[in-house]
This record gives sequence, structure tokens and C-alpha cells, in this order.
Amino acid sequence: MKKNVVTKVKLTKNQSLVLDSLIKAGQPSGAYALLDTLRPHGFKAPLQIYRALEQLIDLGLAHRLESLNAFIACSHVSCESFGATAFVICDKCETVQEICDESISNFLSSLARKTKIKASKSSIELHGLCNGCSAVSHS
Amino acid sequence: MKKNVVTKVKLTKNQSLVLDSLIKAGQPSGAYALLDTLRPHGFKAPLQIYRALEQLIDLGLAHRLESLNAFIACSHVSCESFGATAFVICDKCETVQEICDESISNFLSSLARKTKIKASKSSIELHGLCNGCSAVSHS
DNA sequence: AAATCTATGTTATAATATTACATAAGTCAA
DNA sequence: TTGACTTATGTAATATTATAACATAGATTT
Repeated sequence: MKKNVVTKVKLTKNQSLVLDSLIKAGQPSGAYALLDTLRPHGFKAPLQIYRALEQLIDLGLAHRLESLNAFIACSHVSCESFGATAFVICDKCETVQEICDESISNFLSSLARKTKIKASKSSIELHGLCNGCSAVSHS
Repeated sequence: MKKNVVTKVKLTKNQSLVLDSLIKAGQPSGAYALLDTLRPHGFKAPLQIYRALEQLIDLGLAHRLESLNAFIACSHVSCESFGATAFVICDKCETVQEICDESISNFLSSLARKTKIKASKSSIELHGLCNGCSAVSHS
């Protein structure tokens, strides 16, 4: 379950550009949206995005949101996340809260134990309306 | 968070065919795999599959596995699942365990409370090697 | 410098999912 | 039972997301 926890890595140019775009977006971004953002920087093909994302995810600097087919920068300083992260997603304003604490890892450990699985990867995503949006919610 | 908990529904022909295929597969199945399976029954377009799946999922008779872009029949008799289900997936033999108990709903409630979200949908997927496969695992 | 590994560029294509529009079938009220 | 309405279907086209295959360039090690 342990990912590469990294203190200092030199990112390549493409990786840095993609990470910067993700951070700037501050929201889940699709690969093709990132591609469009980065065309002015010379990006031309989806693979350039996907390859950079793969590295960033391995390094714990970005995450993939499975239920959105989208990506987001890790919100932790230099992601201390060692695999047990939960994402709470507001479907209205698209804000994502990235939760990474003992309650998550305990839950996953317990689930793995009960189901006798040797876990390697997890995905926890909770959708709904955030505090702000559910207050306004008129529909 | 409550889905349509249904005691008795009449499924349409397409819905029944898709559900049968899912059950028969006993594994996560992609929409296009289902389509191929059902071509002999007159299915011709992906939409026929996606539309049936949408209903089945609403009724709690099938589930979508976000991390696989695939679908699976609900393993509970007539899915008592009211939204709080976790899937434990063996990446080798593709077996899926569908867990639906208080530990799941408690965890999700607590997560929703902590993040102040009004939850509407969740996805919990744990990947790894199941008991059998991790014993054999030679790589 | 040669060998090797990693990153990149580029084209094509695969896999997954939806839009749009036309038709048919079921439901319910008058 | 007709008409109004809703839900399901058929079909074609297209959008969106992701990967395969192959060539080249740069960095690192020996």
C-alpha cells in the first residue's frame, strides 16, 4: 500500500507543467482539459499529459478521481499520503476535499482483513453537496 | 443516500437480458462486452446496454465499478444495499466481494459529517490480491 | 564513448460513453 | 377506446477518455 514517499524529486519539464496546471485549476481536471491548457506550451498529444500524470501520481503529487475520470493535485504539502486517501466531492461547485487520516487507513485495513485481500490500491469517493452549496441549493 | 429499495419490479426485456448477462458473467463486465454477449439477442448499439444498466443501477440490481469502468450484478438477494457498498476486487482473478454492512455506512456517515457534505453517492473500491491468488502469486 | 535507461514526440487507434432524433409501447384519465 | 402522456426502444452519429506502436532525444552509468 505504500507509495513512493518523496522528499525531493526533480520533475521533468512536462511533469512540472502538468502539475502547475493541476494546481492552478484547483479542481478536478480531465486529461484533455489539461491538454488544451498546455497547448500554448507546446503540448500536442494526450499521451504527453497521461505520461506526466502517471509519474505525478506515482510520486503522490497528484491523484486520479475514478468516478470523474479526472485528476487533481495533491492537497498535502508534499503528499504524506501513503495510499489511504478519501475524496469528498461537491457535485455543484466541484470542490474536492482530500482526507487522509487514521480513520481512513483504519477503515481500509479492517476491510482488507475482513475480506482477506492483500490490498494494493484503494479509491474512496464521496459525492454530494458541500456545506455552502447545500445551503443555497434551490432545486 | 437512499436508493429505490424495491420489492418487486417488472424489468423490461432489455433490462432482463442485461441483468442475466451480468449475473452469468459473475465478474465485472464492460458495456461493450455485454453488448457483444447480447448481439445474438438482437442488441446492436451501446446505448441499449447503457440504458438498461442505468435502470438496473437505480433499482439496486447492478453496480458500477468506477475504477474499472465496468458493471456487476448486485450480489445481495434483492439488493438491500441502500447506498453504502464497498467493493473488494482481486486484480488477478477478477473476483469481486461486495460488502454492505454497518462498518461501511458508519464510515461514510462519519466522513460526511467531518467534511460537512450532504452525501448522495459513494464509491469505495479496494484493489489487491484475494486470499487464493496471493497464495499462488509468483512474480 | 558505448551501453542503458528514462523521457519525449507523433500518429493512429482503441475503449468508453453520450447526443439527437425517430418510433413504439405502456399507463391513465376522461 | 380514444387521446394525452410517460417510458422504453432503435439507430446513427459523435464525443470523450485512454493506449499502442514506433521513432528520437537526453541523461546516467560504466
